Amino acid sequence: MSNLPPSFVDSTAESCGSCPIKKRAVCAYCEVKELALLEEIKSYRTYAPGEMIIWTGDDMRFVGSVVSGVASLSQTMEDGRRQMVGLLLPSDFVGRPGRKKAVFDVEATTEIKICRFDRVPFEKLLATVPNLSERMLEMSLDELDAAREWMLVLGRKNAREKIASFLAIIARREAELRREIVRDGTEFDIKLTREAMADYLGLTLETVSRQINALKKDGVIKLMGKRHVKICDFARLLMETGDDEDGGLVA
Amino acid sequence: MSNLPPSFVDSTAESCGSCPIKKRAVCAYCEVKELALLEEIKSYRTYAPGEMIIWTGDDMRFVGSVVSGVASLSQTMEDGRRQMVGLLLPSDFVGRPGRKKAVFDVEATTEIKICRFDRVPFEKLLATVPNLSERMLEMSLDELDAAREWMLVLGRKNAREKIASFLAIIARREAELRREIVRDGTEFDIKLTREAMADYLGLTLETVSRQINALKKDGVIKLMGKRHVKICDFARLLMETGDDEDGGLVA
DNA sequence: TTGTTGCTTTGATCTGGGTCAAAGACTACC
DNA sequence: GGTAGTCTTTGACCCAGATCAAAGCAACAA
Repeated sequence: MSNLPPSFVDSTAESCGSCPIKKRAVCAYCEVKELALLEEIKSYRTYAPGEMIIWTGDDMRFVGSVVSGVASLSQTMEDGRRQMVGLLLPSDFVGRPGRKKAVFDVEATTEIKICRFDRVPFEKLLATVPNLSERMLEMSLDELDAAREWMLVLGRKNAREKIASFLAIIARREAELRREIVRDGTEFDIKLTREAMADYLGLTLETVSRQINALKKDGVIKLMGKRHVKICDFARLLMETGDDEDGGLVA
Repeated sequence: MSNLPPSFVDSTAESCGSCPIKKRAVCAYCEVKELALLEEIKSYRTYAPGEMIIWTGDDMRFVGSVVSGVASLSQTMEDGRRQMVGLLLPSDFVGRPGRKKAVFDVEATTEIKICRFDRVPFEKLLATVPNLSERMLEMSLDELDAAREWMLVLGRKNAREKIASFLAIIARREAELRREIVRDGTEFDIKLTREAMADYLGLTLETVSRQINALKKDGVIKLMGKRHVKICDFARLLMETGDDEDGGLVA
């Protein structure tokens, strides 16, 4: 929270045609003409790691899509206890149309680029462009399912199962971005600190550290550096999540 | 799960005009003409307490609105651990358009009446009736916020805070149905068993029992019978939730 | 080279809530 | 009125994960 690298409003003209998330973002179903309407109200902005994108209570002047990078959605209690309630990866939607004040903190985890739409005109488009509202509904329902699956993790799983569930999800989503599927040998970066993982999982950072190393010791994963993971035995990892067949979050 | 009172498809003609949830359900924004379209695909059904409305994996032939009564949305792990992920009260939506197979169990907690819409035609209406899809989106986003707020409860609150949060929510929603607000002296029924509460809160039933009695001993609430609660000191109850000003779930 | 800073690991200890066990309490039905 | 069934309470004990404390490690700056 001290001296962050400068973030900036990106003034480069960017085209939806070459957008890496055009197949999955809110605008995925929009036609050229409709994209042009969005174009009028959009701006890109890059945030530095650690930078707050939105504070709870802020006026929501924009909503948007994560183009690249990772952000976290979280709540903090007065005494400092914190719970992450969402991990925002590329193509995920940021903000909530129809709400003026933010109810969660959004923080850049890595450097992150967001395609922002001014909130009020975006809401108007939602009301008039079915291709937009349809995708918006679909994404919201997916997120709702994912949130509910996560409630099982938070409410009923033990520390080891939580860690395994987390790794399985990250592996899946990372693989998805690369249009691959997860299998033995798949490698990826955990883009979160142990503390951020703890906040996501409802644990302490010490427990996260211990359980990750336990999975490593048991040969389920391999660590290269602190944050780079190789999955040695994916089937085993899924067993460790405690879920039935596939440990599968929906979204 | 043994000999349940008979449930039945209600053949009585029911009119949307006198529907108790017309102001808040999915159809809230629909005009008379649009309601007529819904009428064609709707049927009422009453379920007995304990009856399963939907099993995980079931084909979803309908979606719908809770008209009266309470149902729970939950997930179960193979070893029996269970997590409730939603409490369905009057006006809440049941099911997920766009999904063929159910991913959660839905169980009637009390006797419950559901206004059901055949899924496929309902999806078609969603695509063609903006008043319907707009409300659907709004409700989904509200539920998403509520689910995220609940993640904080599950992930970071201790047993006493969980119980207090639960009581505060129930009190709010019950009062809302009666168009009142919660204050000292407000009374309501908990329509869940201790076990169901435990499943909702990520606790055991013993802990639920102990903490409820602790709140009672401390004069925060009063119990009349096992399930009827009187809030003696609402401000205190909110303090006990651990939340800042108002302990307020969004939805 | 030596701090300094931020992250991670590891160890020792403590405790909230789980687990196990038993007994109340209430209702419904012979 | 007995007894079976379901729900709830209460007690005794235990353990997974929190807490507290310290040290390790990598990147960077002076």
